[in-house]
Formats: sequence, C-alpha cells, structure tokens
Amino acid sequence: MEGDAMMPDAEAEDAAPAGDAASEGAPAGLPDAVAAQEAARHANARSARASALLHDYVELIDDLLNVEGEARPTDIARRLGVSHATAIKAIARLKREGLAHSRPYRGVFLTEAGRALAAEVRARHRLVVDLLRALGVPEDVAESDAEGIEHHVSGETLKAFERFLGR
Amino acid sequence: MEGDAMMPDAEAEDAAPAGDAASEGAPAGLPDAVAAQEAARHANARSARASALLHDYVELIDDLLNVEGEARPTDIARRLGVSHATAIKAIARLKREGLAHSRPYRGVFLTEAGRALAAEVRARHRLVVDLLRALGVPEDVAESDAEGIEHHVSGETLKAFERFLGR
DNA sequence: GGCAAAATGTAGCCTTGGCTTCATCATGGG
DNA sequence: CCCATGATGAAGCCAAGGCTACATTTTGCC
Repeated sequence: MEGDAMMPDAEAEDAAPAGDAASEGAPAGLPDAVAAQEAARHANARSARASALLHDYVELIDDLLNVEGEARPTDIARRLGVSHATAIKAIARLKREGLAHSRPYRGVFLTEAGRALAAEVRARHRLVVDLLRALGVPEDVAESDAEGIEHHVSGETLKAFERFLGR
Repeated sequence: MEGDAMMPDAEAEDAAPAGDAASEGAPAGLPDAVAAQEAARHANARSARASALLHDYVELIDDLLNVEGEARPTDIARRLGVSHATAIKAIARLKREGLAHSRPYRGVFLTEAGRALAAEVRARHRLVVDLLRALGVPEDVAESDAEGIEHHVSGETLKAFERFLGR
C-alpha cells in the first residue's frame, strides 16, 4: 500500500512552514474570527444533516396519509428503501420529538407540529425542484438532487429562489 | 406533552382507508416501480450525506496545505468546530479510504486521490456559491448554505449551473 | 539542557441510523 | 373457526461521528 513514490512529504515541511505565511505582517494562521465563522457554518451543515432524516419521514408520512389514507411502517420503509425495523426506530424518534403519534399495530399519524413541519418541508422541496427545473435540470435529476438539497436551503435562499421564479 | 386537542385521529381511519384508494381501478397503494424509484432517490441522498463529512475534511486539509503549508489536526478541528479527537478519528478514516496519509506528530497530507477529490469538491463549492450569489443570495448566506448543498449536486445539475452562469 | 505547555494520540462512552433475527399480533382463506 | 401468513414490534449487532478524560510527544522558553 505504500512502497510507491511518496513524493516530498515530511522532511520538507519541517523547515518551511512558519516563515512562509505566519511571520510576515499577517497574523499567524488565520484570524480566530474567520475560523470561528467557518466552524459555525460547518456546525450549521451538521445540524441540517441531522434533521434531514426526520424531515424525510415526516414528509413521506404526510404524503401517505393524504394519498393512501394511512401510513404504515412497512410502506414507509419500502418508500425510503430501508428495513421495516429501521423505519420503526425512526418513528419512535418522531414520537419522542412530538412530531408523530401511533399506537401499536395502528398506523402512524402526525401531530400538529408534524403536519406543520411536513407542509414546510414539502413547500421547500417543490420550490427547490422548480428552481432546478427552471435552470434546465431534467425532471428526474431535479427530483433526486432536491431530495438532498432541500434540507440545506435557508429561508433567505428560499426567498431568493422565489424571487427568481417570479413569485 | 399531549393533554391538548388531539383532533380526530385513530378511530376514523379504521373504516376509510382500503375502500378509498386501493379498491377501485387503480392498483393498491403505489406501483412498485414508483416506490422503488423513490427509495433509490433516498438511498442516493443518504450516501451523499455519508460522504459529505469526508469531503469537508479533504477540502479543508487541501486548503490548509495551500494556505498555511501544513495541515495539523488541531487546526482542522478548530476550523470544523469539533474536538481534536473527533478530527483525528476522521483523519484515520481518510487514511483508511486512501485519501490522506500522515505519520504521528507530523501533519496530514493528501494522496493523489485526496487531492483530486479536493479539487473536485472545491470546484463544486465555488460553483454553488456563485450560483446562489447570481440568484441574489447574500455572500455569507450563500457561503453557509453551499456548505450543505454542494454535497448533493449531481454532475447534471452542475452542468446546468454552469450553463446558467454562462460558462 | 531541562522542563512546562501545547499538540497529538488513545481509550472509552453516547447517540444515530443502518441491519438481521426472533417474537408477537391481526387477518383472511380454507 | 382456526391457523398460516404477513405486518408489526423488540432486541441486539455494527460503524460513524460526536464527546471527555487521560497519556504521550514535541517544542519552545529559560
């Protein structure tokens, strides 16, 4: 795995680093404020990633309730492409977070909060898809990319999308 | 947590569901193909989420190497807003995946593959930011949203962005 | 040259979100 | 009416990605 050409790696850095970027007029490394700002951005992305799952479930459950009249764990699992056990654990989490409720062997239902979140998520999803379509992305690709993008679009950006689409 | 107005929830659904959507001309529930397609989209988003972390590390390490001449775990951790231990574990994973190499107490370096990935990730990041800016999103918001969005933009969509930006 | 502080690395813990496996419940066909 | 079958739920495993606490190494300062 490493008997190959390793290029100049360790010895060189030993001598060069500090004198190059750090010791001139500029402060060593980066200003703390800049690093902090970047850290905040990453923290933000991480938390969006964390709620993305919940959003997907809520969105799907809402859809199932509207279209099919009921949302059963097996269907949820099938549509998300996960095992039913995984879906059930996620549903338990939704309940813990006050987004859904259910009783054993009955379907899953959304609370007020869950419905509100579903509406918001769906609106966002549609807007992202519409924007991508408007930029010339083919339908299916737009749908697929939106699935990931939608969770990271801030309110500000959402407004910009609306403006661009002329709404 | 629930002593409030729970509205009609469980009893009603018992009677309505099957007769409504399933038993008329249409096939019960959804066509399997549609569900499979949706499942694929979600699987796709999940896998993008999984690689997002690695991409962030690679991108940052590349940046540190270019700007500072070296990438040290502590700096990486600071810029990402995580503890140094977390960063070190992630670096170990990068090494496992052949994207980086390092020896104890020396900095971290990217392999060929790592550098290639970094270039790709950075290009994508810039393009997403530029697009958002072009749509009227303020600089800092664009930068922040891009951090999450960039990992979910397919090649097709990327091309559409380029086209739109007139490149 | 030696020691203290800072950087690095290690170990162990927690939660999430996957999975499989097994037990239990509900329902419909014979 | 009863049982087979399929849906549901529970338990336990695993990897990832956080953390804190502790150990070790480098480094720089005196």
